[in-house]
Amino acid sequence: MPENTLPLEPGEWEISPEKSKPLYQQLKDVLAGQIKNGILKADDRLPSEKELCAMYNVSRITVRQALAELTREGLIYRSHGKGTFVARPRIQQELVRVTPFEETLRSKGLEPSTKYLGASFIPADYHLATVLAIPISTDVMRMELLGLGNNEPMVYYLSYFAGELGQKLCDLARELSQQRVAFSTFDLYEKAGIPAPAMLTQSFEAIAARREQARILGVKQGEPLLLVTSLVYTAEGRPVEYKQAAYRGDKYSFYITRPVNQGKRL
Amino acid sequence: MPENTLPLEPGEWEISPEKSKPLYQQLKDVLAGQIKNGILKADDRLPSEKELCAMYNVSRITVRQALAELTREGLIYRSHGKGTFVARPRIQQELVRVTPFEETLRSKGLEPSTKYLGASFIPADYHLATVLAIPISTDVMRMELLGLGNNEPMVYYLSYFAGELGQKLCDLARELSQQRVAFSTFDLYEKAGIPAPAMLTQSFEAIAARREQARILGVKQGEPLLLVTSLVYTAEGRPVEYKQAAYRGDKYSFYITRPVNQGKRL
DNA sequence: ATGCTAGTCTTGTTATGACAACAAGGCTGC
DNA sequence: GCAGCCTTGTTGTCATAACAAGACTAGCAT
Repeated sequence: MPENTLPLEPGEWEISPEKSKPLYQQLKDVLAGQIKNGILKADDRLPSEKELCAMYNVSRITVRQALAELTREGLIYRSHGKGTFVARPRIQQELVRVTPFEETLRSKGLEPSTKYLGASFIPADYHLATVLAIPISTDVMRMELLGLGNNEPMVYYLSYFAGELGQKLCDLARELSQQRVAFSTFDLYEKAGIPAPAMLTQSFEAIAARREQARILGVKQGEPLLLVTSLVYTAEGRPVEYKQAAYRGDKYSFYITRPVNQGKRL
Repeated sequence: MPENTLPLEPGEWEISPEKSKPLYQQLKDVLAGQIKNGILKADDRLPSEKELCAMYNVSRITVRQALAELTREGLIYRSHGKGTFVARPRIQQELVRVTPFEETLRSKGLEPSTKYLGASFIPADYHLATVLAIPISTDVMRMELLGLGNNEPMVYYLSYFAGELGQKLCDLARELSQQRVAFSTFDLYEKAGIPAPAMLTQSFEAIAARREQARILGVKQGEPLLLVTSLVYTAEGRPVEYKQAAYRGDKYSFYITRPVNQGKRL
């Protein structure tokens, strides 16, 4: 009777231990692919864990690990005693996703690019030293970037890097800028071979453009700007970058997808 | 030689199967407690999985499930071949956390409250119908709220609810407002016994206050406002609420903690 | 001294098996 | 007819076991 369980024939998507990738990863990719391709549609019921075990000839632990990750990523939802179902397609992407600068612009048909404005070493003042967890007066790299869409200024970045990585990132930024490609500071980490940042805190404020900001962004003084202040951490929880980004209010909006944090007050 | 492994004597935190709560939950709570209380400090090494198994007399699966969740929540980080370590304390909280309205105000020493401005049923226009995934002209509940700090307007909420839950939430809001307590629409869900929302998408923009908004918030026209547009989903991915919140730029900033999404472009 | 290797620690992956808890439909006894 | 039980199917929890793979060290060979 429970024939809403579609068979999703294997064979094509045979998963095998020789592929070097973990089995649960392969299974996860297969299922994610079927969901993204519409073979499995919203609210469809997936095969039960036992069926998946048989179909792909893996153990239940493997199946559960794959399903757990898909659940965490919001592609499926599970219901104790009933089964596993495909979530509505709208929020498939990663569980937490912030649309990056380039993508936002491209989606609006604008050509993104990034301009290197300059960089220098400065001694950390009290505030910088506190947020970056370093001693006062330590040298930090201060870097200014300008993000453009169709060569029109969109956002002004002001970044501070702790430690010796500032120089490396700064050189890279200058280089990439000359190639007229768009990049963010996260791209720099990757290219510099630095362990990727894992966590960040951000605050969003609406401010009125001050004279200097207005000049750089090409707007009138007092125009609304979206000021995003970020603090970037490594996986170990060490702060590595403090960044302020001032977006033109009339041109840009910040977009984010995230799970609701149930009123877990501290 | 590896004596940085502190013993964290059990006995006090004996975990037992009779407690009804799952073992991995109990273990997770114990470890989280030790981290929060400073018994385990930043970058301390936790006992290995095998040691934890022996100490608490549970299987490795249980230990791994506890550690996996703690990792996901950002309290610890793991390194293949080396061990498990306590993350820096700054970002302990939930992995993704948005500081809620009341908390933000209280931290600034302001007394939060929420005022019910009104509500009515209106037929959904094209935009509303699209985002809420309902047919055009379906009735939706439109509710206006005002968030105040020390009785000064801070934020203007405009919410739209799909389906029949609008009336319930609206009645609740009117009631709570008379009790002069602060609440958010999420509190309403809980109190109304509606399955809690699981996911939301938000966009942040800086806008200039229009006349009506300026009047309600008590600011001059053209002043910068932080406009946060949210779309709230259930676990199944069904949209249930569309909300616009306009915050006074000079009084409020939005704060968020989240993992970095590695350039996983779609 | 340098470099390689073997051994031993760690976490990561996977299998097998069992029972608990929840959901839903069908059956039985009233 | 209907309440309550029982069976079946599902996901959730937990135990035991084995091997893989990264990290580190001590010791051996060059």
